[in-house]
Amino acid sequence: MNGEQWFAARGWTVFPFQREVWDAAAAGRSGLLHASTGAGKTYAVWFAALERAATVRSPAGLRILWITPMRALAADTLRALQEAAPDWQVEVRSGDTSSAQRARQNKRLPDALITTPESLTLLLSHADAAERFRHLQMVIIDEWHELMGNKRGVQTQLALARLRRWQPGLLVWGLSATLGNLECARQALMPDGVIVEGHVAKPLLIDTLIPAAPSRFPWGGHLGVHMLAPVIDEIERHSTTLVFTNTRSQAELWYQHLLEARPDWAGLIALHHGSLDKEVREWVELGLKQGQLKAVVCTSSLDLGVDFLPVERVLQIGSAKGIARLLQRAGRSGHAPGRVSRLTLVPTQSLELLEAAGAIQAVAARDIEARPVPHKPLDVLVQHLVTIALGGGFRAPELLAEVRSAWSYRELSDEEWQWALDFVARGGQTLEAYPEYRRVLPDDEGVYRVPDVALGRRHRMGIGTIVADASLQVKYVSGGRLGSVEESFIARLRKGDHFLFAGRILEFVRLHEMTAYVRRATGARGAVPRWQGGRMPLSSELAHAALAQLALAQAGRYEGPEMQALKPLLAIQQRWSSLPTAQDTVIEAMHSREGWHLFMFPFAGRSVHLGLAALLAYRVGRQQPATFSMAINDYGLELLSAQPLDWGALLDAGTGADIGLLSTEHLLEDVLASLNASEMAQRRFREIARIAGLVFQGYPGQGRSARQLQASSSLFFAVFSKHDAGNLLLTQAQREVLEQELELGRLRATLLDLQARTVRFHAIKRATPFGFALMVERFREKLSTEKLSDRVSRLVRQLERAAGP
DNA sequence: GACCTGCTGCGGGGTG
Repeated sequence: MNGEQWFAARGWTVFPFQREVWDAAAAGRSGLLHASTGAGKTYAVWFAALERAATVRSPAGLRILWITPMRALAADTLRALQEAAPDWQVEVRSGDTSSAQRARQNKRLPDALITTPESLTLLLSHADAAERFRHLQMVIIDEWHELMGNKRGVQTQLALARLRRWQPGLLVWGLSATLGNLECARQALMPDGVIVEGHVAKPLLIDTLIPAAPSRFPWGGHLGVHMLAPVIDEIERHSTTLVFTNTRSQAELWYQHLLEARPDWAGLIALHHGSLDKEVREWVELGLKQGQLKAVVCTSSLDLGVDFLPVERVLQIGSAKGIARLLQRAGRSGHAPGRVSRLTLVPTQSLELLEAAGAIQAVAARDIEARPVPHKPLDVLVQHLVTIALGGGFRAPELLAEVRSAWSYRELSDEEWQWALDFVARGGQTLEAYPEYRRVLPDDEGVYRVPDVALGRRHRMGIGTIVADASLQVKYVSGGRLGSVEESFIARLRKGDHFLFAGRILEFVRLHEMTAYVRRATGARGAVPRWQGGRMPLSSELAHAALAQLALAQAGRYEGPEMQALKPLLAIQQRWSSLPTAQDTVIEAMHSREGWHLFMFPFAGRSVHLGLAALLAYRVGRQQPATFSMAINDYGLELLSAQPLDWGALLDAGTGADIGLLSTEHLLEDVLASLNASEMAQRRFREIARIAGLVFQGYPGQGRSARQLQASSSLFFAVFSKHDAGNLLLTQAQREVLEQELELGRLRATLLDLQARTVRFHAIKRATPFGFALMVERFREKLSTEKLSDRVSRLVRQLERAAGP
């Protein structure tokens, strides 16, 4: 039965995009299919693959490979594929696969295999890999938008390059949500192919929960519990609601507040985030699927994965940070053809009303972020070289050509290749003396292989690019796992202290072998664990949309309930200062007991503001002695100095006093000089060292402590910096800091924008609504800076110990 | 009109 017939048999409509996929595949073309969820993408490519596989003359072994970014998705996909082709042997291969099935698959792979990028790479590390993939006809990469922008995507590219070389006629199809750079998404996956648009009209409704008394709404802060009452109302009115928060501790607090306000909801609401134990999470997921839960408070942990049909409503507490994320989350509700996706933004402070208004506009305009593809990361390449040396071995010139056929490495130079090869063969310039870093060696015929079984086993256990921070397990004294928290949090607790975790108040009992033992407690909530997570900046798309709303407000147009609610606040801002827009740079200078303040609101996201604040401080400091403390958020920055400074003159080119503070000349050198870029690079290097296989994470079940891991990567960093300055992994760490943490390209664009804007200078008497949040932020930053220096000195002590006699 | 912020994803191999 082909797709057309199968759809007809169930009375389903065949959409034009499905036919487009079948026709393209029948003509031997690869492609990328992008569509909103619930549009029938899975069946479209699956039937294309079945037809393709049926053309093989002597079908044997694996013919279709299905790559998914999440194990949890594999089970659902398996069900769908089996339903559409009951006579096909389809299986899953992932970390969850039982050892019995694993052994069977190692003898003979099924007709079709659903797997993760990591498990696929592991398959490629077997000596007979080429033979086992010999009959492969088609590869499907599901949720490609999730992979393309990170190193897991690069790992996938390398695996595909390998498969393509063994099977030049291989068809590759990617499935993706809509993004700002579709053509790039396609290129990263296949040298040549079509883009198919799977448009199925899917109603989407986004609105905002407006605070009852907008004039008393806080100007700063991010937790948003003052919105508790209206949020409870919303949950009450719908069958099942997902409540997204931006951080795990925020999720814990919201869950607790909801339960305190509505004790009758015990058992009906639940909590879900990445640090909770797998079993706990699976229980919540099942409850959602079966419609037994009224609400789940969660983080991005529920962005992807299994479809929860009963979810009617999505709430987003705090900034969504980007349009793509917003759409992804909205799509978690009304997840069936014809049903409406419904998302409500819950602002936690006043300026998030502005962001909400912008977000709604940007969604309507489909102004969706691009996901940049990483450019030749050498840590991933180094890992790949060892994998392939295990997987049957390689000859250097052949593998070089294959690697260059992967999009991310198309510009890999001969020198870089030679360096990577030398690094795995010899351990590079500094590690030559250690046999465990001579990981691949050429035999008499010039074929590079892994010389030692133990090295091979160790490598296989480190395959993958996800580097998680080492953490402590949390368990009840009576048994039963709850999840994990970071070492540094537990280190601050004393016996008997209470803390809030996994939705419960717990008493810390003792620490033993990387496990924190706890028991249930009552009474005071105590501390909430904080995890060292990413710090996502506001996307340019969303920032521009917010600025556009300000421009409208400046012209007296307040459209929509968000801007109406914000009107009184913007009026104060205009009275005391003025509104920042895409035409006007607002600069506020203030003198207080603390010193001389500068406020500036470029609306370029927190990472750019960090670079900009440091740059301004550095460039001013070159002119006249001054020291600064600074604060940043997604909307702007504050510089505070003890000495008086005439910021109006310093920044205004019109007065002739401009000293090039906003110049893009010598940008790189100035940024490097102004920030502690080397410490940032050292942090980055931790991840790189693990991926490149320098630091062994330990055997399963016996994890090593964060300290051990951190100390050994720091040691490598120190040794390379001192004795092997040409080490390209160090260069990569610096590049990743500049590109990803400081977003240098975006900083440059922001400087050019600022140069083109008119400066509106205001001497103010007290912090304006826009400036207020920054002052609040500075108090927090001060705290974290102290903690940072603690961390640094601890690190130094460890290094000394590690390097000691 | 001085705060409760910081995401997610994966992963062994061989034999009885």
